[in-house]
Amino acid sequence: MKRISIKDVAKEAGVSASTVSYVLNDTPTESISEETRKRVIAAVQKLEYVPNLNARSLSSRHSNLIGVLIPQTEPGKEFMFSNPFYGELLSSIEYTARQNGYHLLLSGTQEDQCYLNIAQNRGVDGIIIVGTYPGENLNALKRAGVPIVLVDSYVKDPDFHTIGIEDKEGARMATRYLIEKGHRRIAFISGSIREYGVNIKRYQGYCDALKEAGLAVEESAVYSGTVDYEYGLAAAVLYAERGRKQTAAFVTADVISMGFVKGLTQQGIGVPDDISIVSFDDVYLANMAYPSLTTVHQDIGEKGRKAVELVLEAAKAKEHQHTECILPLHLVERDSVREWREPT
Amino acid sequence: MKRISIKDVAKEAGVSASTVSYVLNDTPTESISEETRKRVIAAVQKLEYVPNLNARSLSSRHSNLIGVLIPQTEPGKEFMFSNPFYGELLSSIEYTARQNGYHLLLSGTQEDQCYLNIAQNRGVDGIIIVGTYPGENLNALKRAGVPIVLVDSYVKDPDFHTIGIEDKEGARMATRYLIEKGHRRIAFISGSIREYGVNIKRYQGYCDALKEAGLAVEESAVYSGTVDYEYGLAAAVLYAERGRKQTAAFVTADVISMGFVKGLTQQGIGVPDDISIVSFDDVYLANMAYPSLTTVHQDIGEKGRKAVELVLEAAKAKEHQHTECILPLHLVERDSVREWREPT
DNA sequence: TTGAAAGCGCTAACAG
DNA sequence: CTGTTAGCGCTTTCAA
Repeated sequence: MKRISIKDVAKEAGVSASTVSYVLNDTPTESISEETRKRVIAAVQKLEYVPNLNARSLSSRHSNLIGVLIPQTEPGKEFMFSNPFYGELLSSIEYTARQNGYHLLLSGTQEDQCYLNIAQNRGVDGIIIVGTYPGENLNALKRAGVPIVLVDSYVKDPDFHTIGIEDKEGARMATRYLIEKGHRRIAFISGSIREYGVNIKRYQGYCDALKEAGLAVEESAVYSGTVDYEYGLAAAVLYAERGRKQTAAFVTADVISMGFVKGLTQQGIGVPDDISIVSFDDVYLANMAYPSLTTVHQDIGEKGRKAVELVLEAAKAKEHQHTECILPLHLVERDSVREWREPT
Repeated sequence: MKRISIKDVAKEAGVSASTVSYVLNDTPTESISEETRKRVIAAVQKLEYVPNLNARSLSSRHSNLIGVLIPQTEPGKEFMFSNPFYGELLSSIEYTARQNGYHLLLSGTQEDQCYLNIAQNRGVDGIIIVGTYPGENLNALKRAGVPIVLVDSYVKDPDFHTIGIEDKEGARMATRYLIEKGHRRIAFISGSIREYGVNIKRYQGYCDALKEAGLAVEESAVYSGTVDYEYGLAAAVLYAERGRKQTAAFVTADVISMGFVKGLTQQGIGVPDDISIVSFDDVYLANMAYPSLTTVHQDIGEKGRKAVELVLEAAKAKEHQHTECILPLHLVERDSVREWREPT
């Protein structure tokens, strides 16, 4: 079964290959008579010709492909979507890309792994990287010479565009909400707290809110692990072991909250009766949970959409123009928090 | 910033481009002296050369790319991952592909949309399609001339490889379990029941189990909508409106179950006190739920892995050799079912 | 053991 | 308005 090429179409239509190319691409610099245009279209349909985008990108220097790199959250963990947040984000990215005539080249990445493959190699027109940290590999990417958008990363580098949320402010909001509800001892539960990552910002917001209220940050109230359900489970055990000191917790991801609530329940600790929880993300899980989670809502769909738009704009632009985009956050009240009055 | 090509490497190493190609690909038909090989490697490293896979695929006829098509479950719904099942499946596919040196070209698809783009266009080495139905577009894909693996589809066509699960048997198992627990009136709740889809098989399994137990299939016990949380919610309302006739339900997807339980709870109907539920899939949600879901477990990771393996094997094979793969299922008992004794 | 040359399918000047 | 020509970056006979 021979692949039919532009030449076959040209022959069929009795024109040259370039003419076919012109009508197919509506090349603005060339004008084609209605007559030949029709003949070409007819030939295309007759032969069911579909252009080879690979070849096209080779000569035209653009591929209508966007590379998406999603971090492998935990080494050795094969599932990139242990956090549903990624799934929702990817959905939005894919949808937006498709609407704009772009396809997605998807790759998970171990942190120590060379990103280059996906970039330089496939001639992508741009790259979206989710939650990454500075490093050799990241720098190597610059050489790909295509726009790069960092989602949820605090890597500061004018060569990269970024899109994120008000992590610190969101955390502050969440913590303050708990304080307003009368809580004085509030746990902080998150994935690893690392420079350039979102969790350190959220930790800062948490600290700020406590300080503003004249409360002390206690080391033993901070739980830091991995962003997954299992860690939530583990945190619940830890919480009990440490003597249930806090009456509330700010948890920095819904998926952790799910595990945390489950773990608490298994130990007979009630939410929100014994401990109140404010979560973060507002993935669909948050609403499905029992009790449903009071959580800091972020617009994941918008984040994905914006990421694609940034890539496309940057790809179009002549000059590199560094762009930063910060999306707002708001608190959604559900059932995981109750007023607290210190027992007298 | 000029992209460096194989020629630059050749010049640097003082050899020809073809020689560079030989050492890079370990071309078996050519033998290269240790001496030159070293020089080439050195040049590659010095220039940080990364081959352009696009160009390679153009001349070599293979791309190390696998196309993945995920159906847009509902028209107008932009999120391909409204069902976490897809996320888990994609995770596994991506991981397996990456381990084998393949990248993924990802695309959602409206049903009426032409699949061809992703296929012929980009020169993928194979295609994985999730949950599709027969149609023109599907047939058009054959012309791409690459192996195609259908996941969770009952399209029978020797040109396609398939991988699925024992849908009918799983449903039978689930329903029988409820019957064994004493239930006599059992609802069936699923997405659309359509020929060539999984739900019709599950419906058949449900019917079989009822018949075997001498129970009648009642039209009013069948709820069919869309595979998402919202429909679960809606089904709960419907269930109440129809007079709460059943004491148990077999729900064909965990994500629907989540909504169903939530909807029931909102109406003061308790699970499993008032109604027992057996679900399907065993995505991570199932265990997070409250109550945790008794559900038919399928090995989603294995499904994804197998899908990739099928593609790769078929791509390697000379002759087209139709393969079907059916994965086993088993029931996981959790907290959403209770014994039922007819009130006397 | 290596290199020259043709070509994968397409686009983009440049002529005509 | 259309065709010729020269690549894009790589692989792959075929000769040397």
